[in-house]
Amino acid sequence: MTSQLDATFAALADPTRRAILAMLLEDDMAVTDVAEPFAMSLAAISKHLMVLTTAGLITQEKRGRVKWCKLDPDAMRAAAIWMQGFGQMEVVDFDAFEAFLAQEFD
Amino acid sequence: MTSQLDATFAALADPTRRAILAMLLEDDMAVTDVAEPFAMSLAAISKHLMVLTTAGLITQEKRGRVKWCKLDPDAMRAAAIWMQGFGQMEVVDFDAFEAFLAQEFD
DNA sequence: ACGTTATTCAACCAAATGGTTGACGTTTCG
DNA sequence: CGAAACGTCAACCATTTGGTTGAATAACGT
Repeated sequence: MTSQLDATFAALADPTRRAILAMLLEDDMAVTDVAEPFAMSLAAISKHLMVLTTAGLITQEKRGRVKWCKLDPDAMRAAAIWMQGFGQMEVVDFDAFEAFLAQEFD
Repeated sequence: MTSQLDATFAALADPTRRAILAMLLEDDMAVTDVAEPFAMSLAAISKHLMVLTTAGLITQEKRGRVKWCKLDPDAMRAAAIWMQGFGQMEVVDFDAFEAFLAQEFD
């Protein structure tokens, strides 16, 4: 019964998981490579990746013996949309916003 | 040692707490009134409010025997700024953005 | 002064979380 | 084939979390 939003925010509440997301922002990565910078077991990282996956923040695809981890923007967007209700941010139509910014410099 | 961001996201991960925040969006409220719609003890709600307070999502001010709860936008903004790095949203200059929207309808 | 209202505190409990280690299945490579 | 690399599983452990109840504290209203 735990909602998607519960899972997403809970996943974001851990600094290791946020660091992993930041790494995946650079590039897709294999599990072993994700684990490398952290001072904890591979199994622990594997669990973190499972949490991120069930939260919908990443997807994992196995190719050969390597499992590739990739950012999935959907869950974070959903969380953003919820937060949007509090007026702290806007989920932006980038085309429109960039047009606006361009206009400012005319 | 848990960072502010940890606390904020963890606080947002609970549906009761998110519901409380939504209620406080309407208006400031006393603890008892916050608790009223929920099927749980006042003490439980009191704990949730403590979590929200230490997360920086609300402030509480005691006047007389009533403790008033009030939304505090700062923590949510910090979380939003972190999420912003993932390109799902923008923390918006509302005045500018509204001006832009108004312009569209000229 | 007394009862009532508002809120927290303390002790307790079950379940979830974040970590460990060691064994286990797969896939690749020599 | 046999060994190494990749990753998960299972069992275990300590701590945190989200809830309960009952007692305690503080401020009002009559």
